[in-house]
Amino acid sequence: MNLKEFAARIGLSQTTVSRAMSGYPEVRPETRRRVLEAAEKLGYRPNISAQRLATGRAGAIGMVFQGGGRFGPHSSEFMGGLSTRLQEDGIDILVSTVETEAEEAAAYRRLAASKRVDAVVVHTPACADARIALLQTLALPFIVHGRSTAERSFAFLDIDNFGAIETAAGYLADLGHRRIALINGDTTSTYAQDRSSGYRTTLEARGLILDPALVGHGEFTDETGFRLMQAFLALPAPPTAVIAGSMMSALGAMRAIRIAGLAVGADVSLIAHDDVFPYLSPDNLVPSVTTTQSPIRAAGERIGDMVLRLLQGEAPEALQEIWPVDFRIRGSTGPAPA
Amino acid sequence: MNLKEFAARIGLSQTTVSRAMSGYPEVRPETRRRVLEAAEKLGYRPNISAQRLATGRAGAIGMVFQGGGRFGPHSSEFMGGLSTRLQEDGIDILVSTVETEAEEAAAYRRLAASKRVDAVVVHTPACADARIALLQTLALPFIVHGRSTAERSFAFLDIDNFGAIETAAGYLADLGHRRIALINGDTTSTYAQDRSSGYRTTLEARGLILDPALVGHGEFTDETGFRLMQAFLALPAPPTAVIAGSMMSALGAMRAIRIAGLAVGADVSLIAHDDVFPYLSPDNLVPSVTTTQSPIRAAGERIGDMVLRLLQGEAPEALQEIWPVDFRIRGSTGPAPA
DNA sequence: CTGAAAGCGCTTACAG
DNA sequence: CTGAAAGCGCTTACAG
Repeated sequence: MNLKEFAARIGLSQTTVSRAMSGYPEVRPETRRRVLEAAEKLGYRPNISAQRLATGRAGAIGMVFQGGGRFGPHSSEFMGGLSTRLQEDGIDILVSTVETEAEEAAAYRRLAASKRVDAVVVHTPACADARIALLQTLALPFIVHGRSTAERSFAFLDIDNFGAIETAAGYLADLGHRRIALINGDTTSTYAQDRSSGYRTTLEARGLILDPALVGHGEFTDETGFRLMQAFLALPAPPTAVIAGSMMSALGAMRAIRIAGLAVGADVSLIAHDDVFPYLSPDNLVPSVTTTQSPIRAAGERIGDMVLRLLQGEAPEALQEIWPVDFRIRGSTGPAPA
Repeated sequence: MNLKEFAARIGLSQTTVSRAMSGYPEVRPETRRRVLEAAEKLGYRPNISAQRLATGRAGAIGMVFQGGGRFGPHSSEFMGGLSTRLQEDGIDILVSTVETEAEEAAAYRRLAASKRVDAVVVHTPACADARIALLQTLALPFIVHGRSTAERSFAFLDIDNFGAIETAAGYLADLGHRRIALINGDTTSTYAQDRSSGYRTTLEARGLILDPALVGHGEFTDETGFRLMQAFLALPAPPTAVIAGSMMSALGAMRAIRIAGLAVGADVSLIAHDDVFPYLSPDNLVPSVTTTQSPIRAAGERIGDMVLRLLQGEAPEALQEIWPVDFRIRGSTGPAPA
């Protein structure tokens, strides 16, 4: 059933019905009630494509993921939060996957040109990320999950990656550890660089030597955690503590520690940064894992808020947040071995 | 730039331009080339909402996830595959999250009434799943990832869950195990019931006793795997082998085995069913884990194909597949202890 | 092979 | 507070 038919059926003009359904103020409350009830009873819903064409709004936002690799557990938690929030306002999320950076750029161009989405959410930015410049050129509104630098200001939400590692490394130093390893993410990402800075700054402040051999980079998989940790332990002077960039890396690192005949928490302390996954809790591991944590699902919800405000015309400069990170001490950390 | 403007710019009618861009046959090849080149150069793209309104097709398919709980690593791998395939044909994926079954039903009604999507993909069906009947009533085309029963036939893709457990349990029985535990998923799901059947059938065929205390159900988290395995090991006659329904459950079970002072693969054999996650490989665990495996990403791609065929008018009965499951013997299984 | 024009189902400025 | 009508940007039957 379309608007014409529905309006005729209840004896009102299309105009009035349209206004009543969209919550416009200039409709008599009683009229609105009557329209809404009839719509419910007769099962009338405005055709979304027609609405979009008429208003020029897409009613959807886009997210592009590069390869399967980047659409992992972090993405799904984030999307869960984002979707929950946007759902309330009837905004859809449109997901695309691409293989290369060039394809990602092409995807944004396509989304912008065909008016498929009103805004996009960009994630895992590099420093001076080219996507940001592109989206500004395309005039496609966007929010960055993470941080980057750009000539013009833009909206973003990030966690305090610097502070997270500063806290973790500081705590380990307080426990007497002098050789602290870091399992970091992809070098080009801002978050990995922020974590590196936090690591360096803290070690310097504590008068600890910065040994490049104690820093590794790679994907957040258990395999990478395992390999990097094995390499650390094979050093002439192995670390007595390690900071892992994710729970998956931490799982791999813990295995490497055990295989070397060492005990996590006694011989080697471990702190993981964790985005809080419902299916893998640091409390349940043995030993339980000390973490710096940040609820990525909540970040998704918050970015949903920010998108809505952006579309209502709020300035991107007003939409910038950095979230502090929680520190939870559990069983995987202890005094440095004598 | 819109069609009118673009057509005027290159001196052709809107009709011809539209046909050239959509690949209709009745356009002279040279004309088409000229149009396509000009569109590329001038950056013209048809407005997607207008196209959708004119054709009556939404150009999108929907997926609804219940709570964050069900939008986990399996979902993201699946979506990665689905999205890759649909992308090729310019079909978008629209993601919604809901909290309850009632809300999920409401979401389908909304998607159907507002013509937001051309089809939906339903996952994790129960036996005689109410969603199937609803979608048939709504006349909203759909494909089920998994299996269910319904009065009228429908399209689906499932893996051979019965066969997977039959293979795993049979292999363990061949190794001499007589007390084999099963960590299964949510009881109401068809896949969990199929796995139960495979388990029961195999044990009976081998003349092994079916001990209800050796079967546990729950979410596929490491915590559930850990708790269930601890309970199994606390039995007067604990199992010498266990089949875990997912890698996450397997991780938890392995921890419980180790904490009990037992060795995985020697004292207790373990087989996991695994959907093949790039970030957590059974080869990398210690010991490496014997699995029955099925590439959920490939299933996503295949369902993308099936959706496309469904929308082209193929009958649902012609779109039904059951995939066999691979069996990979690794280090976590061995002869039953004497 | 190409074009003029009706139609898809809404929203909204304008008039009352 | 309500309505008649133009317009959003496409597609496609019909005519040539």
